[in-house]
Amino acid sequence: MAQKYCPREIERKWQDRWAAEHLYEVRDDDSRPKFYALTMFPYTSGDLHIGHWYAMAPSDVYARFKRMQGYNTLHPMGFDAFGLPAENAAISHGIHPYQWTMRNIENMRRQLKRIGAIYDWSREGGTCLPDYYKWTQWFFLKLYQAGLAYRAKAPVNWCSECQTVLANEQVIEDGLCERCDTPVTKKELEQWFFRITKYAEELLRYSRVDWPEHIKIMQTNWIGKSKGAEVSFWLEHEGVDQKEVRVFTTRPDTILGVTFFILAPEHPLVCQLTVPARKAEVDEYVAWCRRQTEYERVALGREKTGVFLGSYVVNPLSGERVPIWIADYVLPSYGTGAIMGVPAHDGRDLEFARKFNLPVRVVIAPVDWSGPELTEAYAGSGTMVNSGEFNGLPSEQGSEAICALLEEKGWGKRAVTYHLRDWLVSRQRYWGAPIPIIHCDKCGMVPVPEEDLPVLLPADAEFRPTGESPLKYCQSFVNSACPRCGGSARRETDTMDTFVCSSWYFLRYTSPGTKDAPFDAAKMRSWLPVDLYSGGAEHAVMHLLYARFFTKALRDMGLVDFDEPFSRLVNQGTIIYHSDKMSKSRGNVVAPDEYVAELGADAVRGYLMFIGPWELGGEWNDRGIVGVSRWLNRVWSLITTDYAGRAVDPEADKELLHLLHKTIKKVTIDLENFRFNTMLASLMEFTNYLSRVRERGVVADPLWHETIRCLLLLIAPAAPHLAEELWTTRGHPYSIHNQLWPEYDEEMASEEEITLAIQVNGKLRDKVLVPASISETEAKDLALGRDRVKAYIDGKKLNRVIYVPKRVVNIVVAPL
RNA sequence: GCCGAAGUGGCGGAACGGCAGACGCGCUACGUUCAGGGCGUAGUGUCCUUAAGGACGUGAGGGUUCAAAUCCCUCCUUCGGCACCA
Repeated sequence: MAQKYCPREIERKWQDRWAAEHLYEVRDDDSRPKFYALTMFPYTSGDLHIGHWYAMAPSDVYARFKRMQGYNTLHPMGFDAFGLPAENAAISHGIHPYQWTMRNIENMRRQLKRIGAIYDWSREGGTCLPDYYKWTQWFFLKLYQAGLAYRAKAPVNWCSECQTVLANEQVIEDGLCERCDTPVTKKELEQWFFRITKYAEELLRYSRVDWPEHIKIMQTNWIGKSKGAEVSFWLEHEGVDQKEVRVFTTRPDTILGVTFFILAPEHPLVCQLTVPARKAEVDEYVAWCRRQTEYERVALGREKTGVFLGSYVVNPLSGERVPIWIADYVLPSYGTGAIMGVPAHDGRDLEFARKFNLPVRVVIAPVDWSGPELTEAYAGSGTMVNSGEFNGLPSEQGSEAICALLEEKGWGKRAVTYHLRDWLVSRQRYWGAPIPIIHCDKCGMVPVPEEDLPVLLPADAEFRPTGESPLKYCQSFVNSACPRCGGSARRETDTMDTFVCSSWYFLRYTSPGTKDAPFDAAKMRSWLPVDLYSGGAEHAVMHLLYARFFTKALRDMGLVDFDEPFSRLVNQGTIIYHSDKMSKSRGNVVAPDEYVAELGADAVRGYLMFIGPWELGGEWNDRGIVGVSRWLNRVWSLITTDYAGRAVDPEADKELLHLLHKTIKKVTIDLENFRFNTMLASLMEFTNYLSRVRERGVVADPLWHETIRCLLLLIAPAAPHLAEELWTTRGHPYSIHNQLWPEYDEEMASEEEITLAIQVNGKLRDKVLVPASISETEAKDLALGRDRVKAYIDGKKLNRVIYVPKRVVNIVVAPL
């Protein structure tokens, strides 16, 4: 009897040898077709948890599968290393963010190596290293030069006690500051933006990508394209220079139903349009709004609030004066920050009108409408009424007619609006890539010259618990010379959103050592775009949209030659623990280390594949992990026990060959479709079958050995250590991971006999084993002749007989 | 609230218009030169039945179809995202 399966020993042995012999290092000058399989890099939170393994183990299995299929496969790994938690650690534990992050990287790299993946560590990258963020800054300058980076005022979370900007995460329940429980308000600050909205239209197109439908839908809804019109309402307000205020509407056909007008509380005209008598109330309301989060504000079920400014606008179409209100459900960031109130045809407007006793005027009549007031807002199409010259027109035509009139008179125009807002990239923090801009009193904003990059983060910054950016008080950093006039100047102290760093990391892996450019152009061209990108569903919108935007911007600068960064995308589901996404910041992580120590990395990899469909994720539990471990043990003993064909039977050979090809086919197709759970189930079934064959010794020795060889190749991506060990002990040349994937013969994989189900009126009444080649007539006759069936159809009227090839005969009968 | 996804045995799940419960966990029984949480064999949705067999059964309710876990509508629950966590 051979020795026992001891994963600890063999996993360490092979990981060491693979590393020592650079088995997984990828060459750029390989003649085989390339495959770029990328898994989203982890944030350097400190420890790798089960959620990370869930993302990484199955994607490694897929990359290994592609490698065995003969592709030169690049499967790199790195670290998303800038961000808020490092700074929090600096404040609470007195450790510098750099130290904290590098220590975490070291630990995570060690843990990652235990997965047994084919990561090419010679290409590892980290976004917080000057060699990397130099190029993040370089891209910022490129975007700035291209007019895609600009500065503008924007509201931020502000704690008046700490005198600091807060991340959304630092605002705790009820809108309080996590540090001092002071109510958080909004404050307007100069911020940096990337003009992602310039690409809104192109970002809606997915013809060049193979992405899951639901991800495309989420992005499409996030971009939120609406067609309609911009309309000017006239202002006749003493002391106000502006003579009009614009709204965006998707329903120009309802302009004659306007009975009030609402500005966002943050709208620049609010102050000027408020009459003195109402100023106090308006100010109080605006202050209250600044404490609301955006999605509190737009929540549909919420009771409507608002304040009348005391002034009016004139509807250009009717000449009618309507009152101007402010209300929190009108957002400054969408459209023009102003809406026309049409209570008859918008649910929110109707609620508002009812709350404040404003008139409701029906202008679009639903079918069968006879004139009474509507009980709820009618947002559909219909016939125009109460609309003067437009009466009687279907609303779609009316919309066109009104747009034409608006354009003719110069009162408005057809317009398209997007929900997508420009990307706010500046952060008032230390631990990010500094924005490479210098502020000079004489020259204004001056970009840092390329040759002066990187703008290094100062090592001597102080981390005080005020929450204010340490860069602001770091004189050695702030004080600088203007690159243009040489005079004294101040450095920009904002750093970049970490999503900027992660918008181009996939380019750097192709040529990580490149000194004079973010990447080597030829190597980038040979590897990109990424063939398969996998990662958490939580990145469905933001990260993926930002990376797409970045790619398109780079393309327009001539830096890359493709339109989409990720040709194919797969989102694995989220691992939940205690009813919450497993993550360090939520404090509900489960470490894989103990499982790995006890059962081995192969068992943990296998279990994560086996627990269910990869794209679903689910609540973590370890019941059942022993099932995979036992299977690996069964494989071990199946293969390490000598085989002897004592009772060789040609029929058994035939059956084995059929099941072998059927299994190769199933495993291949399941892998191609990321169905790791059913792939493993079919390998288990085949293993169980082989155990019975071995007991009986019914197949010839050469066939047995060939079958075992194929089985090991099929197992190799899932359990790379076990497969390597058994492969070499059976005398095959090192390494199994350089072998080609087994092929299957379609004919051998197909069934010769099938079980036909026989139903009467849709209920299963009998089953019969028949040759797969059975004809429709034969099948129907056979079914009608079965004794079991006769009992249900005798004395009844035969209505029809339905035959589904190779599956079912359904006999439909009715009482006579 | 809005956008997206998911609800199937005691548990993870399979089937994705055609035999509901593959594979595995757990449990039960038996066996084992079995120290063990080891290995092997058999059984295991619920109810009725000695059995053969039958009835019911995929979150709830309705619909389409010869046939629905699967398609459509309404609702409920859970999870992810909602623009400064990453």
